[in-house]
Amino acid sequence: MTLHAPILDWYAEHNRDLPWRRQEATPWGILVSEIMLQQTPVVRVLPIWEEWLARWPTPESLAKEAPGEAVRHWGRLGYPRRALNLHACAKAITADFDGTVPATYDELRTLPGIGDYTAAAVASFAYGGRHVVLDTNVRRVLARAVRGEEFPPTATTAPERKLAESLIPAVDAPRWAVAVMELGALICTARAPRCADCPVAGRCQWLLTGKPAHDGPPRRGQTYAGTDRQCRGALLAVLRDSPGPVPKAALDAAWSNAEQRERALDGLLTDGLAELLDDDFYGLPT
DNA sequence: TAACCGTGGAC
DNA sequence: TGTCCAAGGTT
Repeated sequence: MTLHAPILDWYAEHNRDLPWRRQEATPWGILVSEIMLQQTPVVRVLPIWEEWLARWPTPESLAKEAPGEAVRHWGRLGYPRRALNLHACAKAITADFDGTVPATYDELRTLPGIGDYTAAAVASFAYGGRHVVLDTNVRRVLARAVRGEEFPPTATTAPERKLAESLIPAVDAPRWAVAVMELGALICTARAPRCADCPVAGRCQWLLTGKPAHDGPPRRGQTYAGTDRQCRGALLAVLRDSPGPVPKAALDAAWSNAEQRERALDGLLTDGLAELLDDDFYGLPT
C-alpha cells in the first residue's frame, strides 16, 4: 500500500531541472524561489528568479536597496507585497541572523510573508530538515490517492496534517516532499489529471472508485476584471514602469473610475507599495 | 473564517 | 470566452 517507492522512482526520472533545486542553490536562492512561487506558476517565476539572484545574490545585497527597487524588479509576477516581504526578509536576516537565512522552522516563521508552508519548505529544501510540507499539490495528491476525493478541503485540516506527517519517511524527508509536490504539479493536476502516467494509479483511491466528482461546496472563483485588485495593479504598473516619481495625473489616466482609483491608491499607500512625495507626485517606496 | 491580495495561461 | 487555477500569507 506504500506510495513511497513508486513516487520516488517516478521523481528520479521525471523531475524538472529547476535552478533552485540544483546543488549550488543557496538557502537565500531557495527562500526567494519559495516566496516567488506562492500562487505563481514555475514558468513565470523562472526568469524573474534568475534576474533577482544575479542582482541580489545575498540577503545583505538586497537589504541595502530601497524597498521600491524590489517592487520594481518584481515586474508582473503578481501579489507585489511579496516583493516588500522579501526585502523585509533580507533586512531581518541581515540584522538578526548575521546575514544567514535561518535554518529552523520557528525562526523562519518570524520572517514577514513566511507562513507554515514556506517555513517548512525552506527548512526542508535548504537545510534538509524533516517537516510536513503541505502545499496545494501535496494536499491534492493525498486527497485523491488516500482519501479518494477529487479535491482537499478548502482549508487545511488536522487530519490532513496528521496523514502527511505519517507519510514522512525516516530518511531523506525533503526528497519525499519535493517528489509529491512534483507529482501534483505534473501528473495529479487540478484540472485534467494525467492518471495514465501516474506511478500510483494502481493504488489511488480516487481513481479506483471511478474518479467521483467533488461534492463539497462550489470552489469559489473570483472574477478579476473591474476589481480593486486589477485597479491596484494598473496603478502600480505606472509607478513601476516609470524611472522616477509620477504626477497624480499619470495615475488618474490609468483608471477611469475615480472612486475606485482613490480607494486603490489609498490601499497601495497603506500597504507601503507606494509613497506620496512632494508636489502631488507618487513613487515606489524609498 | 472568509475575504483580500495580481497576473496570465490553459481549456 | 469566461472560468479556473498556480510551491500561500495575512487579517
